[in-house]
Amino acid sequence: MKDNLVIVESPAKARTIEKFLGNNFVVKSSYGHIRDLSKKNYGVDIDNGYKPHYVIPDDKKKIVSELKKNVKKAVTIWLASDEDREGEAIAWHLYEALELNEESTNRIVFHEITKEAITNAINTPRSIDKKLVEAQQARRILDRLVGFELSPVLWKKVKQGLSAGRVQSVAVRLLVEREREIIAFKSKSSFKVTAVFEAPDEEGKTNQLKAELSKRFETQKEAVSFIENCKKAQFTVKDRVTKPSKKSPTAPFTTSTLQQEASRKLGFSVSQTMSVAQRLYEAGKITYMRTDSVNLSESALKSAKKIIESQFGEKYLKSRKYKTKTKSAQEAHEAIRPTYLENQTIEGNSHEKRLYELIWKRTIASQMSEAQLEKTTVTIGISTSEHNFIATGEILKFDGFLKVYIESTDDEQETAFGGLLPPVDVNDKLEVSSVQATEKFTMHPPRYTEASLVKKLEELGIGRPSTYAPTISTIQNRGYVVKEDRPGRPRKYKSITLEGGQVSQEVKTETTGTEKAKLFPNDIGMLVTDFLMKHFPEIMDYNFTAKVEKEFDEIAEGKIKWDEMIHKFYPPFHEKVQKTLETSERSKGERLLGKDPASGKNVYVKIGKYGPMAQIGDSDSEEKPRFAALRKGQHLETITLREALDLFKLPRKLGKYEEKEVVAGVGRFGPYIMHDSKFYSLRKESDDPLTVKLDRAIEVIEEKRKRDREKIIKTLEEGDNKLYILKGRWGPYISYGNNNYKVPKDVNADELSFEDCMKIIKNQETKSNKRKTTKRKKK
DNA sequence: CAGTGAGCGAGCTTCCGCTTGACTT
Repeated sequence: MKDNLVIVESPAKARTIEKFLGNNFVVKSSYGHIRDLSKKNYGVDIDNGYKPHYVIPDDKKKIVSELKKNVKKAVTIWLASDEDREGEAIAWHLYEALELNEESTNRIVFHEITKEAITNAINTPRSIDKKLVEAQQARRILDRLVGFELSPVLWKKVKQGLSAGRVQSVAVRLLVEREREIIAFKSKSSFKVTAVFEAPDEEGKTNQLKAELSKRFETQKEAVSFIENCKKAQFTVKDRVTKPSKKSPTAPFTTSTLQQEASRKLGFSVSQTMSVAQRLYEAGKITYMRTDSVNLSESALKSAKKIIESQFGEKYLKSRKYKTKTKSAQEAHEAIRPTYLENQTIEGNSHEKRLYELIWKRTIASQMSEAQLEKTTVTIGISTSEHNFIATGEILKFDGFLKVYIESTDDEQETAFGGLLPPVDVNDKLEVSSVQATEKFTMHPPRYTEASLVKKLEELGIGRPSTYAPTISTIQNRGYVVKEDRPGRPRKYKSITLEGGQVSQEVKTETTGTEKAKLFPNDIGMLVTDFLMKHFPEIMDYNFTAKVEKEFDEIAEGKIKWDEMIHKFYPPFHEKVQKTLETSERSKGERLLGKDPASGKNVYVKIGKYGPMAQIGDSDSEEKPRFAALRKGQHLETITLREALDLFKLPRKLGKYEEKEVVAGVGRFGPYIMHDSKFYSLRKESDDPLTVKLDRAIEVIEEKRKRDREKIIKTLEEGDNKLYILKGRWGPYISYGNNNYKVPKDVNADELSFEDCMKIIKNQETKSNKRKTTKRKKK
């Protein structure tokens, strides 16, 4: 007999707790929310007190009917969704949708999945907190009203298919503002001076001592004159100070910090981290991965203690409890940690192993003692200058938690320990072996990575652990933002060296501005941000979420009514929407750059049907204007007349090869060479289609032909039917007609016959048909 | 898969937060 039905949110959680409960319990999962606002008419009856209209989405119908069956069989229902606003709402929706009654329903909560916590929860049931449910309802309705009123404004005034919302629009705003800071940034240069001294020790052995001048020079002249003065200078140790310092471990992982560290240490994207973590969670290897809590359960603390003591010794142990710094945290779960800390490694693919080990180390380190450091600073006076050289060294007296874990930072500066300094004393005279002044440039603020954007959003209290990854996908899918690498540019810098009594000057080259997997706002993202900032500044305000969150809390506490809160917000907001629809112009980001010297016509840039473009001539004139698409990295707001005119020089005829015209141009996929109606990609970094010569174009054509020849493993023919077996990026594949088919892994591509290939093709054809139909459904 | 950019109109898009599939390239 199973009289008791427990409903939780996640099936993995259901499996685990079923084990803790007796035979008299069956545990099922709701797979998150089971009802949502209808999409018709906002799903909200605005004229009737904002009454929500809830429906069960198609993909949840099966789950709900399954749960209903289980309800019928049970005597008592236990609603065990998370103890936060969303969890309480899930419990209430279950109560409503499953038509439960109060006598047979209990609401229970637990924060950690242990037998003790669950038994304890079963012993202290309560009823559903209606106020908290109403706070969630207000949150849901507000987001719906904002999203479904603003997005159509963008469809009419900017471009179809765009979207706006409380979270995504602010995320884009952050990126747009940072990009503009970078565009406006003016780099300043100064001269950093370093010196290498020779310090003899007691045994007469010389040690090198590296030091940096306390002053940076603004001009080359000052730097040169300083170095010239060093020629005859005497260098004396003026001071030596040694100070102890400490370094403490950071808190165990939350969703956001896991995403940041996995990005920095393992190079994972935010969504990659989440899907690997999901697999670890489902396999029972880690605790829940969508959490804002830094708390560890008592049992985890105990086993961490045991492991640290036995592996590293008692002096490495320091039990700690961490408190969240995030104001918006709801802490329905534990921090992310290994389920069984005694497993330092796990079975799995390399991604799973690496992420697991990262989580293990971070968790263990959080319960370890501080590292003890000792920082030594030596000040070296110069007889010919008022400035000093400063040498710093840091040594580790006791490694503590650093034995297992070193947290990384976003700063790209060198922060390595300087090591031990040679034993020099005050008044020692030092021999200088070299002095060097190097020109350094100030850096613009860094562009956001996916993970650093998540960090910023979390700081602002915008978005939740379950939405960070989807939000980042949304803003990329809408075309507001792209994630990409951009090559750096060479930059010249000056260097002045004193060595062997000789001063020499050099100009060297370094690469600067290389970007890897960074988020870049597109013109459409900038345009939409400007539009929303102009007409809906309160929604775009970085404090908007914090402000409404406070009101949601007040609803939960019973201080204000949910519908009154919505009513304070909606009418003025709706009025602005109406006014914007009626009065604002269509926003194209148009800018007049000047006149085309060849024709005397106006040159514009604006957003066209296919994206940002330049235009020569007016749309309403008799002669049709000419158009050219902007290139990657060019912005409507920064492109110059000259750069815009250059765009019209393409496609360019380079000459003839094999009696056919060779043309250079830029297309959707970057710069290309066209010859005999075939396309050949130019290398983005080194080939410029504006200047590329015929010789180089022929080289590109021949290289591609050679690659294509090497690509063919086999050609097979039967009658008029011809197919090729080719070498591809992901292994061998069959090219037949206009389609490609993958050769299965267990098959040797060299030995395939025509019939074998046709079988593979047929097999995959049926598969891909299925796929097409499901895809269409989704659309 | 790389040329497009007139104008009209039908029908469509869209939010945030809970969850996991079912997909491959």
